[in-house]
Amino acid sequence: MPFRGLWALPGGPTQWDETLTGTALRTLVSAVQRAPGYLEQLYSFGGIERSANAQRLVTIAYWALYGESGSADGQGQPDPNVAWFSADALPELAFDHAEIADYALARLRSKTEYAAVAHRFLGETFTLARLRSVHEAVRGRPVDPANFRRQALAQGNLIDTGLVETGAAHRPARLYRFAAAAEPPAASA
Amino acid sequence: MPFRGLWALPGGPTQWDETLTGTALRTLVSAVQRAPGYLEQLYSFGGIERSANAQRLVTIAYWALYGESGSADGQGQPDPNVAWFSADALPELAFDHAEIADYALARLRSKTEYAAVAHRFLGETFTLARLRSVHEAVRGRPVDPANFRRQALAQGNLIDTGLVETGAAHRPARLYRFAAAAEPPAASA
DNA sequence: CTAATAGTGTCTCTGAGACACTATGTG
DNA sequence: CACATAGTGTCTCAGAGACACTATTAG
Repeated sequence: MPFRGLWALPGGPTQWDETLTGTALRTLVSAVQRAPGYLEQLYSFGGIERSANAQRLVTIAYWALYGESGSADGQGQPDPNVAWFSADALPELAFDHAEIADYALARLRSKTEYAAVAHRFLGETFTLARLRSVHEAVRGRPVDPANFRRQALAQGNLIDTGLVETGAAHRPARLYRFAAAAEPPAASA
Repeated sequence: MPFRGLWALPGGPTQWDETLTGTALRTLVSAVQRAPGYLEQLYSFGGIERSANAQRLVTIAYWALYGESGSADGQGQPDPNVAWFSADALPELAFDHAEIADYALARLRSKTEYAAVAHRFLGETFTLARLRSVHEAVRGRPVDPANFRRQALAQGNLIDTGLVETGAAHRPARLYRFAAAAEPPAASA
């Protein structure tokens, strides 16, 4: 067992009456104890070096986004076999999971419709500054607040809730919601 | 057999010592009797309605591009069970293959790095007018020749062969080759 | 008041596209 | 020569980004 003791991505075998997305969601929720804000198929890995003992192993990888935890988060006891890591400081991963993680990060950065999913890192409502910080984290560089504001609002899918976020030592910021947009055509995966 | 007599996309089961790309390439070449100019994983389909008789069926779909045939094309006898169809006039397809075909076409149209693969519809050398016609076919609308020329050459991956294509009743056009570009990181599929 | 961020106005620069123009082949 | 397409020059317009400026809160 060359990978004994290493961290691995959550996952598991699909079942005969379960869609691929269903398997991804089930195994992910089982590990995290919380539903993701976004889930999308990433890529299928089936290199022959993955398969030991003459048994073929194909992994259909998904990637997910988690927003900020609401009030009720880890209501159960934390599982010591589950942990979060920063993409900047991943530990050594078992199997070819490091490659899968790299691929997922590249996909997130290059996603054209990125603006449509970034808000899923946040809660239900958020300020433009919070949304901008998500973009800055993903893109890895500062973003001009003025230009970001115009661009984000011009997309037409941010709804002003009328509420503001007070408490900070400066002018309060408006809180926005994301308008439900048309999902991509599912593709019955 | 509800799909008896319908056309289907080429494909087949993967083998235990074969990569996914290998399976795609093998089954495709077996049907077409010719190697594609481009091959890329498309999406994995695993809806439960695909699986009959309590046997689970997951399809990992690939899409490919074929260039204009060189001198030696169908040197064998044409297989009556293999045919090409225009995407505008597909016959009814078996299983969920129509959905897969739609997905492939959408992917081709939306591919950001589209400029990097369009030339694979053509032969080794080609004029800018030929390359432009590929773009026009995919995008479904005419493209300004002057602007296309500048944009295509600005990508920096077209190499002027120094040759020209004569014979037409107008000024001869230069022939270009596509410079070998860095492949995406393979992802050991 | 000051500090700090929210939010607005506006300039510049770049790339896409429209389109007039010149170049060079065949018939 | 006429004609058709190759190939060049250049204008306009829209969007990205830089950055100065005003607005509004906490302390």
